[in-house]
Amino acid sequence: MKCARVHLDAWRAVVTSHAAVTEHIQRTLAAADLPPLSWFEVLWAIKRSPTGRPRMSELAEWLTLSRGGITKLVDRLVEAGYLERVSCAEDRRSLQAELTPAGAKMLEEMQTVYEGEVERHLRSLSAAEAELITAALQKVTGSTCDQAKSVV
Amino acid sequence: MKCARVHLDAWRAVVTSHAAVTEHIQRTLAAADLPPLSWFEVLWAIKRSPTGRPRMSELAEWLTLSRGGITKLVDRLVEAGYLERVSCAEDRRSLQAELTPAGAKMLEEMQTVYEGEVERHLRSLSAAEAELITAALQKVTGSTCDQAKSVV
DNA sequence: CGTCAACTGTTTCCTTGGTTACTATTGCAA
DNA sequence: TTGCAATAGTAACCAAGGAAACAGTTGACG
Repeated sequence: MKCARVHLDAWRAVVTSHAAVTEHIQRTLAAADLPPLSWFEVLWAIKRSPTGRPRMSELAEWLTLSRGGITKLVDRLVEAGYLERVSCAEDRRSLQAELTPAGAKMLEEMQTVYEGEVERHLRSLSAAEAELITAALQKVTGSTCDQAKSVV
Repeated sequence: MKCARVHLDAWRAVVTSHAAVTEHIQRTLAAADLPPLSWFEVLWAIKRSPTGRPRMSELAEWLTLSRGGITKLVDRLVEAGYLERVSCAEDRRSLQAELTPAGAKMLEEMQTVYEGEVERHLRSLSAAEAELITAALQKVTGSTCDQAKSVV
């Protein structure tokens, strides 16, 4: 079966382009004196969450980070004044992360840079190509979720 | 211009699938008592290099790692007996990394797991989809290279 | 009810990788 | 040739994140 070859090539293309574009985004953020990419991921995840105030464990899952890692990342964002932890009414074990006004403002600022960089690097893709990539890679992501459940 | 949306979606699909699949590969390697993914990347890069013994700086560039990072990563692989540093005849500042027999053997073992995982996760993609992704994302990677030159 | 397993977030320790300063070498240029 | 900027790799220091142990909370089952 020669299938493996085309799949492997596709995967390497994902890895390589991910590394290249991510590096550029980080460089651009730094050059604009903005916080690191990980901060943007947190702020963005909070904004996009259904409730607007996700729990720590939800953040950890969305960012593919360990629970310990999220604790410290959120610590830094709290200290910077971009978000705060509010205790959860339904489950007193949980804490929820909420954007402060400063956090919302910083998110917008970073989002402009982020989306600008993405657009700049993916500009060469047609809409059809982009849509196909989206659909195809979502299938891939979905397949890993299934397996995560069965493995754990 | 609505272009940005489809591009942004495609980029998020790249990020998410990359994180998901990478995490699975790492987990599978660990479960098989094999070294971490970063070791495989080094061994593989050496094997695929034109000369079979790339310089430190070449490795750093291919793995998107800093020079300091490569020094220590290679240190670990040398200590494990998987490769050795040989001094470069043409440029006495340079060192070249070379696979030991044990390293070549370990590479094969890890490659089996690696390719198996990739195949498992990308299985749902048709050959045509995979080829389109490869071509499209190579364009993206290429665009970052151009900019890297002009920026630096 | 009481007990205990499961779960949430934090803390501690350790590994990994980036940044910067440093040494050795190269090669261009006066 | 001598001098000096650029380059290759390393060493030292620091920040970020994973793993495991821990404390508080929940909820199911006796």
